[in-house]
Amino acid sequence: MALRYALLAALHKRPATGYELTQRFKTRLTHVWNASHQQIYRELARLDSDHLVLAEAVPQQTRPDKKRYQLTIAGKHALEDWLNRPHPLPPQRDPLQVKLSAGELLSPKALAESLASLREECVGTLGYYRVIEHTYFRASGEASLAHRYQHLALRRGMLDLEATLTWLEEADELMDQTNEERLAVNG
Amino acid sequence: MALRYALLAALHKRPATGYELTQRFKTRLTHVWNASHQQIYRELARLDSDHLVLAEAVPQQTRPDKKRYQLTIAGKHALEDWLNRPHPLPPQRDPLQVKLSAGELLSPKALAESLASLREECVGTLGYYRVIEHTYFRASGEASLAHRYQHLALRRGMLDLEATLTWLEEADELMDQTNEERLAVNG
DNA sequence: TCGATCATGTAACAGGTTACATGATTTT
DNA sequence: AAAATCATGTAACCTGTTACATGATCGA
Repeated sequence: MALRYALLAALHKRPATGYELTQRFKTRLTHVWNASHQQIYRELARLDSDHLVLAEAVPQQTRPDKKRYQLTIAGKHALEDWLNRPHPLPPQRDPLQVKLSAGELLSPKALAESLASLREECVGTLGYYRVIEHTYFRASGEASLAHRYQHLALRRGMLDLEATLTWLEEADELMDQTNEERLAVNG
Repeated sequence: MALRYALLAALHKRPATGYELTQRFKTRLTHVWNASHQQIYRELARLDSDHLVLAEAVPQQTRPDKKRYQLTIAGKHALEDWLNRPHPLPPQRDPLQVKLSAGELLSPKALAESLASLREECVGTLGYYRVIEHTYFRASGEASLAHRYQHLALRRGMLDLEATLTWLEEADELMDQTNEERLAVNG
């Protein structure tokens, strides 16, 4: 369900095509929601048939027509209703946690690789978020409610990644310690 | 796919029935993976038909028979293969982030309620995790690799919750500030 | 006696992933 | 000439959620 409302919220800000929405969800909105273009086109078609958005063909000279979607009044109401309903924290589901539950079957080497690639991913994404924070939030003088909320959402993404990096420190410590003990036993 | 391997890992530790697995996933394994009993029974049936687990009927005097599942050799191999494959960080998907993206449509009051219930959930779960950490990890003298991995997985759950609580502090600060500004403007 | 726990499922549906498909234009 | 980008989809499949279903036993 949340994808539906993520789309409505994005279209409320400004009308857009499926393609544009896909781009935004891949970049500036990764920390808000993730969806593939297939999912987005499918959901837009449903929103259209439910009359929560209106599609308008935008002719282009050199390229095929685009479909620009905008919110209808009913769409805005549906979004507002949803915003006022409570939603629980989504359950945790990370394959790495599953791997850790496999005990001796998980070799320290395989684990070390997983940890290294996780760190890389976190550092990369965090760097990206820091750039966004600097350019869009810290440097701009804007102070609207919407702008503050957006910043807050980004901060959440950042704090999550930082927590993962902190955890990786703990994990590395544990791995080092385990390695030392093995060396001490083996020679 | 990960549910499949979460089940294999649990069964590798010790054979169990679907009911027992459901209980464990609801309590001590919430930070590892989440699944409903329907999903677990369905996946166990598939694992059985794929010969990765073996079902054995356990007769009981007063109650209907249980089905105790255990890993087969093929099941252990399948798990080991999976453990050695890389897996990316799962994408972030929290409805609260979507709500924050709705701007002025999200009333400070509705947001405050969401934040309060999130805090409650985090504090509760974190308290539960702390008890587990104290009784199973800090107090016990065990130092096997499996035990260390389990602790690490729990630590991840804890650090995530703590990060969310830190974020909630930031969010409250922002809300207070916004409220003050509104009061200053209105009188 | 009533609700909780034990114990197992089926069915329908919604949400997410992967693969396939098309075709023009712009950049390297 | 090849690769990336613009722009839109269909189809199959897997995973996760919700609703429904059954029936015994145990404790308050």
